[in-house]
Amino acid sequence: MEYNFKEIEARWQQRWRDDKTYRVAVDASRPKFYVLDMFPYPSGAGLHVGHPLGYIASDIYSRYKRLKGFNVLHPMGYDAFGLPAEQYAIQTGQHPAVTTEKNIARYREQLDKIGFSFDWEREVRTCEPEYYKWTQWAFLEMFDHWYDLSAEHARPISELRAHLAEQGTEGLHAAETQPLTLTAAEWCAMSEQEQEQVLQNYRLAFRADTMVNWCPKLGTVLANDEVKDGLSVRGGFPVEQKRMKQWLLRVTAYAERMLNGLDKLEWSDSLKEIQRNWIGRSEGAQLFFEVVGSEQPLEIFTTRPDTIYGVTFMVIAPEHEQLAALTTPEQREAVEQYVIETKKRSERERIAETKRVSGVFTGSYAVNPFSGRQIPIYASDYVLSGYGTGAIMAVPAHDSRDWAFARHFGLEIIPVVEGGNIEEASYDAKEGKLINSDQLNGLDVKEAIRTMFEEVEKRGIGRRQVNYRLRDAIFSRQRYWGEPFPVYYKDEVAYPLSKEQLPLELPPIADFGPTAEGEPPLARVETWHTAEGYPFELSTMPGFAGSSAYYLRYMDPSNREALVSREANEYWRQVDLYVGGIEHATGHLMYSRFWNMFLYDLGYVCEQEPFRKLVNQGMIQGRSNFVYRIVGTNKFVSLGLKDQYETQEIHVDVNIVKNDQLDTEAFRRWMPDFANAEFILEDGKYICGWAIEKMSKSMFNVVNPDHIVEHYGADTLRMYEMFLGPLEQSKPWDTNGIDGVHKFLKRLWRLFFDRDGKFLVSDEAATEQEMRTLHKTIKKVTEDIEHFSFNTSIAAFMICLNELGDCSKRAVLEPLVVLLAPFAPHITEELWAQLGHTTSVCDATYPVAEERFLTLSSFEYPVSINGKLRFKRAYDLNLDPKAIEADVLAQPEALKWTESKQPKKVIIVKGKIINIVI
RNA sequence: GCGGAUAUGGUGUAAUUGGUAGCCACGACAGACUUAGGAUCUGUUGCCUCACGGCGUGGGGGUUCGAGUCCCUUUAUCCGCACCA
Repeated sequence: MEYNFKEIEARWQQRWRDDKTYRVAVDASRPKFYVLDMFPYPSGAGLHVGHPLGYIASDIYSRYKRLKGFNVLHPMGYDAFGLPAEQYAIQTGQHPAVTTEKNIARYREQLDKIGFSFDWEREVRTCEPEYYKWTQWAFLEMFDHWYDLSAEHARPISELRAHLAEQGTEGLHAAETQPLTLTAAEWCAMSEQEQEQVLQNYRLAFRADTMVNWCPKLGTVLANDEVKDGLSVRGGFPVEQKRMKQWLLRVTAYAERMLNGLDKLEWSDSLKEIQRNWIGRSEGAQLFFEVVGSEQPLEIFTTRPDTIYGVTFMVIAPEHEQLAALTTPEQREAVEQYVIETKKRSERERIAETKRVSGVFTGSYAVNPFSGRQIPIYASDYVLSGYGTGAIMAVPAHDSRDWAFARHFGLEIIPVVEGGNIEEASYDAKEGKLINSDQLNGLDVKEAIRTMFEEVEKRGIGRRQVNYRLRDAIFSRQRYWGEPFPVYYKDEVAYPLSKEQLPLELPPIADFGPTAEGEPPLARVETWHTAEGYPFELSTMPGFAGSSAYYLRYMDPSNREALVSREANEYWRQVDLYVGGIEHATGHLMYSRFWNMFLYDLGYVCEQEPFRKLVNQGMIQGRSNFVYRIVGTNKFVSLGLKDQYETQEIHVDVNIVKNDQLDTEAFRRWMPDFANAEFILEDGKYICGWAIEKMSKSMFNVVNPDHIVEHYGADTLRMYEMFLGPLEQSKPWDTNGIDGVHKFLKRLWRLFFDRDGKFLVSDEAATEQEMRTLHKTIKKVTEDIEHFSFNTSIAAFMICLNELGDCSKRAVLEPLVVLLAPFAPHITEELWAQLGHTTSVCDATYPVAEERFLTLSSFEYPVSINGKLRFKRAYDLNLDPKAIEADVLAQPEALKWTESKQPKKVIIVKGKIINIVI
């Protein structure tokens, strides 16, 4: 009987469905474990072999944990709102809901074939009203809260109102859009509309007139993480800066907590570093410089207050509020000209021309508060309006940009830190002794910074200040296929719907493009207003809205009263293992942490961080194949001979190539043009060239997992994807080599059944050597799973089979089947049943490696070599202690015995003792 | 420019974390069984050398009895941020 994977896999997948094998429920008697995959966006292209990589890894871990006795939550769902479905709808008129539904069905079909242990009863889809009700609910909560920086906690808006009514902004330390000073009397005198304006300055979900990334091609605004190099991440269309009124989430309120929280997470260092950079915390000082002939001082931010004696000019951003006031009549024309020019330059041009120095003198002078010198104030676009105060003190001797600016405009450069050669370049390093700096002279840079912080505060000309690079997240998209905002407008003021009115459902629509006036598609819906006729918001929420709390919904997916019940949340708590791509580092993974911390503040969830451990699987690239056509003919020449001809390289479908050898018949059938193709072979074969490229249709290198499952079975696909290399590493897909793991499964099958289908497993006792092999494998595989090193655990299985030979003993095979079950669930279910078990292998007991089969004899020699004691670890020294002793004694000059240390092992290289180990 | 990661046979990779580099596979070569093989099984396979032996973990240097592993330096590739004061 041959290993018939097709029949076995179909039968067990049906059994799992019928028996609801993977259904989970809260069970306080067992420890929980939550394993989560980043849910997919169901695109029209379906899954390629790269997509399941992470799912397979997490599935192996889930099954492993279940075998270890954990109650494992392992759900799956779909991130179903999004741009591609809508773009497709604009082109074809097909409703996104229809295409999304179709794509989901296809995804499900593909996923089911691979044998995942998902509990599909917990499936969520972000585009369903029952789900997005809770996205809208969270938005309303954010709208109704502000962030108290003193308490480091979100608080209800009602408490803010009370505070403002009692003492104005006095004593208020809140996350805010702009600094605001109000007395209680002023607050109380305000109209409702004016008060709402003030509150918008504090709400965690708020509306503001800000510079946004506007993508004309997509017809919507984008968040910072959705833009790269001045182009939209989706589609790669140009993005411009535009001032617009938008909804935003005040994620900056949580910057400090998100930064500190990273330390406690088991995430890769590189991922944490990306988030740290994105948050971009920098500690410095906010300083005021008096302006000659003006009441209003210029406020700047600097991280290098130690260099204050080296300040020889000031620079403000072209968008700076004070620019007009600082500009003297003589300079007016030049300044206005410069501002116009700057505006014309797109974001892309600015990025491309970072080396270009430009700027204009305002005509005004500031006073250096320490040296008392008068210094000119310039405007230049190398100072950003959005960071710090939009104004800087320039220290050309110690900042490369200031240096370039000073050189360009012939400004003075005064070195204040020893080191470098300021004739050639600025000296930016934060080390060295201070010079030319009065009382700071002789101090080290770090000491000088500290001294200056104190000095600045003492003199009352500034204060310590922490700045973040992180921006508040723009939360509205001028699109149709997203969550509607549960708000309506009355006299331009936004009012929230009540929670009882949720969900506010997305209305049906037929035309998905923007209106002629450039308004979002929802503007076409005549009924898009409240019962009283107040219009609803026309934009919808962005893609990250629905994915920010989906992991919480899985805990309690059908709850109609709450996002997640307290009981379910306190049991499942947080995701223990999250597997997904690193591309979400500054998007989803930031927003989810923000969202979760907010819900934590409000007491809805019991863990501050959503994802305890996170593993980033690498990307699977494509491996393209080429054929070489002799120019002007229909003759194709094999790789090794192509240099003898003038050839043209043509992509060929990788599915008709095996081990780089072309199936010439299939090639003739592949495309009409090649029907009469002739081949020049080498050794009777046609060998193709290859290259690593992105997996895409146009390169004919897309490998569909369905085909692999068809040819080799799901178990082989699963094992091969893991065998390909370390999970975190990006690598090209290469079907060459899949035979290796397939052969492994066939050999395993062969231990159970001979060719005629006779069951071979005996109850004979295993030998010492067989037990050693088994237990060594158990230990290795278990350790490797714990470390997510699945490629090496599969190697361990292969070694095990090599060592076992034709051992068909129950005592060895039974534990081995359980050990292998997470990797190859179908074949192991079958073999487990064949061994006489009536329950699923999922509920078997995980084998334990017994020490007695692992250790070899240990020795205890206290020894020193060359006068030094060496204590290292080594294993598997299968030598007779007596022989070692003799060896040691043969080198008395090198060895000195002590009684305090008790080494265990001796390392012998080429007959000489190299080290003794404890 | 700043930050992070990677570099080992023809290929994917492994190496007990400082202890005989190349495990496990793929590919290749040889053989067995076969009408046949893209099936199965066995053997060989880092490089140079007939051999003895020598050389080998991107390059150069260092620490060490001993380095793929630690330190310094350099090169290449990938990723993140980027006029962030």
